[in-house]
Amino acid sequence: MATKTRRAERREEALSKESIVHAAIALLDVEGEGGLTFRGLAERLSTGAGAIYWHVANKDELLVAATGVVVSGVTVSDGCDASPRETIRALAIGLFDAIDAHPWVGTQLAGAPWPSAMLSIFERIGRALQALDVPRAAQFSAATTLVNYILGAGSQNAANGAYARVHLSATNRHEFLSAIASTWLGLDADEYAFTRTMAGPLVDHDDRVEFLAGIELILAGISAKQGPRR
Amino acid sequence: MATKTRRAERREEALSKESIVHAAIALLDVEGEGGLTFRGLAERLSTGAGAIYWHVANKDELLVAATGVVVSGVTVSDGCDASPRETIRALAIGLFDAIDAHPWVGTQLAGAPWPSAMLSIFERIGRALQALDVPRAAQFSAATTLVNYILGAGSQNAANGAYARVHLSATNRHEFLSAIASTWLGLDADEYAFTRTMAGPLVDHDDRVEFLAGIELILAGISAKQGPRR
DNA sequence: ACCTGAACACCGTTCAAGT
DNA sequence: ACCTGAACACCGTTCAAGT
Repeated sequence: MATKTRRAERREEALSKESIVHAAIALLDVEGEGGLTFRGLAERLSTGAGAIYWHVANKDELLVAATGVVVSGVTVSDGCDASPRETIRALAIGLFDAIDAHPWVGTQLAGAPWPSAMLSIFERIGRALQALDVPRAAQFSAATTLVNYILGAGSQNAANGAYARVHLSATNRHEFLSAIASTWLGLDADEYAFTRTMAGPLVDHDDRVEFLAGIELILAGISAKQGPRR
Repeated sequence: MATKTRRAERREEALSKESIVHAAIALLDVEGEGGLTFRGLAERLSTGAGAIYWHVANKDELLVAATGVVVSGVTVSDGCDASPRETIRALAIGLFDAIDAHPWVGTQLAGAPWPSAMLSIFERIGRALQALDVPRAAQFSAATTLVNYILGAGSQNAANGAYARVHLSATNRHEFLSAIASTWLGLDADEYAFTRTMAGPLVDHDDRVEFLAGIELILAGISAKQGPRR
């Protein structure tokens, strides 16, 4: 049994940017967006708050680096024989799941310029589009539309999940969606005729399926713009 | 000439949630995301920081209310004889411009459940989809995809703009994009073959045009899924 | 009912002093 | 070179006390 003294014991491994970033990720995952503090991080690393600043310029750099690590994790899975469409779907759902598992990544990716790891995903999507014979002039639009949708839908989904976990005593997802659906059904029948019909689909929908349906819509649009045949 | 004493002078109009929210919007617009503080708000309103809490529960409620006001402003413009596609385009670009003008709205909309004002936009988009004869079963996907894309692309654009304004001595947009394009061109030629070809389009692109191209892609996908004729 | 402003428990960041 | 921890200038929020 490892004995722990009240005073911070010596670290075994030296402090490094890498170890700090990993501790930051753990803290963000456990405590949520606002859980990352230099004092909390220092305690976790058994050091003083100021020590972190020797390895990291400031909190923003820490957040960018942490986001980069998570996004890099998405990039690895790669089937060589996958079709271009399958590649895009895999990248999209990979990013979606990563953001769902680390909601703070969604906030970071949606609200700031891309960390360099996003470029790798952009590159893979672009190559898949080239393989689909998307004309040069349409590639930029197609690639940025896909990435913007992925990031937007991903953060939205993660934010809803985080909100449900924090603000709701209602434990499960179904209760959360039902609560929203109820408010929709309580809206004015004329003014919100459409929204009210969506209460049913809202309760029944599957987040990942719906997300992928959006990807499919964009892919269909990309093909449709290329003329009737191919 | 209005004489101003050093001490806070009496307010003419009573404090109210509405006046507080408007002051908050002004503060956010001028100072940016982090510029909203209760102390700053109190000074602007010539009152004590604690007074605000009589009208508003906390900072989050303030942010939600402020976002709601901006989003509500988008809802108003409405041409009765516009086609469904034109309606969707108008709503999309309206939201895009609102987020561009108030970048903190993008952060708020991307990172939290919708404020009630978003429902009004969702409703209008849904009605336009119904007018396009999108089948019932496809309406939920189509509407959420559009909204997620609008919010994602809007926040991304606004974040880039805010970043350029804050972090760059480079004053104009072109210098900002050129700087990014340079880093893209400096990437490994094999590993980032696609990204490098996008450096040109990146520098030349128009944000609003590109955003609308994405909307068009999604609309084309929605039509394509409905079978060949119509 | 509404406002005041000091007080509390935090933050990020800096920096003299240590090793 | 790297770490420590007190100190500084802030935060959001609360609350006794005023009007």
